[in-house]
Amino acid sequence: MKMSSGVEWALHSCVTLSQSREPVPAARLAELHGTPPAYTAKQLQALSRAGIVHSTMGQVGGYSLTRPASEISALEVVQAIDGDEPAYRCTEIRQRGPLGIPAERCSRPCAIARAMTAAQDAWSRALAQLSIADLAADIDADSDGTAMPDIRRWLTTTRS
Amino acid sequence: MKMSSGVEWALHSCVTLSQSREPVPAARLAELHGTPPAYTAKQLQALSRAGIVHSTMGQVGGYSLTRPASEISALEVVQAIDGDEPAYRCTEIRQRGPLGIPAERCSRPCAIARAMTAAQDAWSRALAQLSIADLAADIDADSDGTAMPDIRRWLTTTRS
DNA sequence: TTATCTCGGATATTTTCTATCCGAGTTCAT
DNA sequence: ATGAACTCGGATAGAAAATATCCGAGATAA
Repeated sequence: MKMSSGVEWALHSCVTLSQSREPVPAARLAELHGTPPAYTAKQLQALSRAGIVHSTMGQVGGYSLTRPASEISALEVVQAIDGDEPAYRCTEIRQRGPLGIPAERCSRPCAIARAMTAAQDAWSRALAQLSIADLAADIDADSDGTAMPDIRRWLTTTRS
Repeated sequence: MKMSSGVEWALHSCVTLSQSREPVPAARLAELHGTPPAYTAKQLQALSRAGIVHSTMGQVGGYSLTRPASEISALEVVQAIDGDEPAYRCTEIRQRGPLGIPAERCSRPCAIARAMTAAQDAWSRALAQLSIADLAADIDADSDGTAMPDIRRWLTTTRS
């Protein structure tokens, strides 16, 4: 059970985008984060499809958040990249084999599936109550308040 | 982020083993559950390596639980099959790129990694407080108390 | 002692994820 | 108005992992 590596890049990209009102090209985000440019672009396309970022075409185009960072949860970003289907998929073993239970008597999900769903719900809740703005604030605090200003400065001044 | 399909078979196998004091061959478990025999055996080998089941060789051999089912958590079984490494792996993006932070100033994990670890901990806790005995009881209750007696009967009487 | 049954690790096949490239569309400068 | 440059978007190769399988090593019972 492992998560796509693109999730890490997408979360960092969202934090970075929260520091810019201007659109930021995918190539610029890849340069800032030291990630493969073409593949990073692909993750941003997934965020666009999920309605988390908005893409602007043309010479001064790029990506920007569609909402305030405080209203975008970490869970949304993870699901946009990694998919929203649960990690555990019940194949209804209880209905198979010599002791198989007829489907008509299987109104509730299997007890094992219920346990897995409960665990995944706990995981989802932990990520749902955390916003991109929270992450940005935490990252900034870790660097004694220099990280976010540095990003803002780099985005506005540096020219590739 | 998806879990190995073998997890489902392993959990059902443990529930079944909790109903038998005699060793049960892998082929028998596969027949009962309607799963691929060879691949099912592989999952049981993983459980054996993790110390959850004990294998007995020879003509009347098979697998049996090493401990009472009430002392085996669902988390142990999941980790035995799916691995115990966390789903999210931080590649230290903060140290890369033009604004990379020197490693010496990265004593704490990245804020994003901390959030992911917290979510995974919530998931783990939910599975750790659930035992194989609990699952067996829930499955039995779903069937109005017929499922576990049926399994015990099938294991002792039926002959392939 | 022999034959039969068990597990265990090493071996193909399929699927998924990772990474990349080139075309469609839009904006800005001329 | 025109052209040029820069952007995103989906379709295309390559790599890694999971899935599924087989046959040999070992132990028990007859």
